[in-house]
Amino acid sequence: MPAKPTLASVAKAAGVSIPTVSQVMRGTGRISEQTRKKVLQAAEALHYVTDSRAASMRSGENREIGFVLNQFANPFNAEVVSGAVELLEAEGYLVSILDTRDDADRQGRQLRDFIRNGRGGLLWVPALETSAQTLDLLRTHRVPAVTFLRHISPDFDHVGIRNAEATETATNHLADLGHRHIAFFGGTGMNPVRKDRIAGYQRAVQARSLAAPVIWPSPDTKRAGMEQMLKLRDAHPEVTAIVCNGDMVALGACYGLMRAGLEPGRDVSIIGFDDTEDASVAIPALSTMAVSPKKLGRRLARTLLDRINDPDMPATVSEVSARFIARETTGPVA
Amino acid sequence: MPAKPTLASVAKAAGVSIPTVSQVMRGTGRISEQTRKKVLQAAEALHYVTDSRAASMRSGENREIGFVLNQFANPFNAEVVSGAVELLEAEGYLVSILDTRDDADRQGRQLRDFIRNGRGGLLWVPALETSAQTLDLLRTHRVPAVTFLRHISPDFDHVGIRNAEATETATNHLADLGHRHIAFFGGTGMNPVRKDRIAGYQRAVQARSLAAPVIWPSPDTKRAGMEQMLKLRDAHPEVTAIVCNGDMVALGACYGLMRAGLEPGRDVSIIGFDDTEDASVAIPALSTMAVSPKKLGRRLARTLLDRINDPDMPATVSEVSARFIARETTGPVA
DNA sequence: TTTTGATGATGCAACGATATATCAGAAGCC
DNA sequence: GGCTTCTGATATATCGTTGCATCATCAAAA
Repeated sequence: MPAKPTLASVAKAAGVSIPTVSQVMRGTGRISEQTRKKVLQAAEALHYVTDSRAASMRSGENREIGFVLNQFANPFNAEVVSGAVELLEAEGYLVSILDTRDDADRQGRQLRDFIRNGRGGLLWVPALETSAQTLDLLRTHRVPAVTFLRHISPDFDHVGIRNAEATETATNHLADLGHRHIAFFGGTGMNPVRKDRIAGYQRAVQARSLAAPVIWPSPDTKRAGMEQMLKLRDAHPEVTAIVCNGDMVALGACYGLMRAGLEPGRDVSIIGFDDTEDASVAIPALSTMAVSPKKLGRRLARTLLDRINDPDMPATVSEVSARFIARETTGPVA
Repeated sequence: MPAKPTLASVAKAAGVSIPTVSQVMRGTGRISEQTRKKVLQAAEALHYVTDSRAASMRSGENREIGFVLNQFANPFNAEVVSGAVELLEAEGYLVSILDTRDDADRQGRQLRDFIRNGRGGLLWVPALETSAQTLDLLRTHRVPAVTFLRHISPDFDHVGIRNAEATETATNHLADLGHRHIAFFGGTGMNPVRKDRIAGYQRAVQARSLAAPVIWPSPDTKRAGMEQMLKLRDAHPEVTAIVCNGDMVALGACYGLMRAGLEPGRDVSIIGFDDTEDASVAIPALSTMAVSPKKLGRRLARTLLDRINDPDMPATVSEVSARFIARETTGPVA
């Protein structure tokens, strides 16, 4: 078996020096057509690929970026990733995904390892209790980083959603349909995203003089949404409309209502958030607040590329609006 | 701003030599408690983290492994990943995920970059048209690799599912309920997995002398499943039971039936594959062939660790059986 | 007093690439 | 011929670690 191919072995096979091979592989410097061919042939024959650990160590560049997610299985995230990857791969980057499961400790370990490996850039949804130490680490090592969704530090570029505006729109829409008892459902803890969404909801409740806010927490999964909805029904039977923190929990809520013999959209109106594929396919189809995840992904990618290009420009923040999509789970109050 | 911390800067700060710091950081060699503390303090103060590019280059070891998926958003995959990650993180590995979207070219580029970066190991669901060149690359560079689900080469360890056995069980179960017109629904092309599943289905059809096999392709998503189901109904109204290639396509099939005014489990029986969370939460809840994805993930991880530990042992193959879970989408023939 | 052995720390080379400077030879110009 | 200029290739130093061999010190043994 042949040993692992290196610049040295290719150089020997082609009868030239190591720097020459290096230049040919990267297409830099002045190389005659003749030796170029010789080198490429030798490289091909030996299955040579550059060891980018060595390359990036010497050159200080690394075309490998990480996308750190709080919830891997989330279909919304998946589409954002695919939008970002599309653009970054076109620029020659390798994008790999890490899953923190919203555990700040795990995230800390992962980001430390990430830096250890000298990665070139970072897109991330910061875990809920992200420590100051983790932020420090990223700063000291000058990792080009863009936060997504959760804006936790002014030192990093950020791409997010106008959350308060979105839930305000949703709540107003329900009020327009005649609902007076509107609840906010889903999410746990007081992360910035949920806080903003609740704020927008409360703003609309106040502006329209609706019944006192009902805020009911639930993990953002279908199963949990279903279970919590049954409890919410018991505690607040007067509620006729619900603004949800995400599509998954909204779909779970629909299942809960159906299991309780109610029909979403007729007995109780529900609005989700994210417009995942599930929302449009489900029965009943879910009304929801939509942002284009592909577009968000591309914006993330561009922001990161700009940052890599010019590490010293001041941090930017960009936010996109969500728009309401009416489907089958919203209707006039009974 | 301080420069990027290195062994050298820590050594200087602590007033010791570079190798000493290295030994302290790794806990090897003989170091006095006194200097140990000095070094750790200095490292802490400077936010030092090992550059594992340099480390792995020198030592030849790399505790970073890649999990290459054909479909990132798939919840079944997500659970497998989480099972594998659990075990690998406990061993100090960093697991990052790559998404090929079943595109062999993209997979080729990703794996080349993967090798460039000198990763320590690979778990992967090979893309459908995986090229011989890609396999060669992995072999030449001696990457410890375990294939998952799709067994495409005897040179690599493999962990998979007894697919033929599973669909045979499913089909027999439907036959026991009195169904005689049973279709196989979902998947496209003739990848090894689908081939095996169809084979098991056909074996049961033949053994039980059922009506001629009906095999209907569909991409494995809810939306496509819904659309294709409507077409299948038109083409084969006699079909009363369906064995599906996956839960997503099965749930889509349910939605299609419901949109057509039929009730899954009463008018038409449906069996999914994978037992994802969606299957158990959906309404109606999906009967399905279950494998424990967490367990599969752990088995993958262990297989890879064994391989890393002993690169020269012959390749192993291990397969797990699926078991039938009855829920609401299966019932006696009308 | 010299020898031996353990302890704790260091010096040096090497991993595989890139950046920079240098160099041989051909060509161009007066 | 002597001088510069350009082309195509090479020599050397370096990135941040780790493996291995060495070395200084001091206590215990000969």
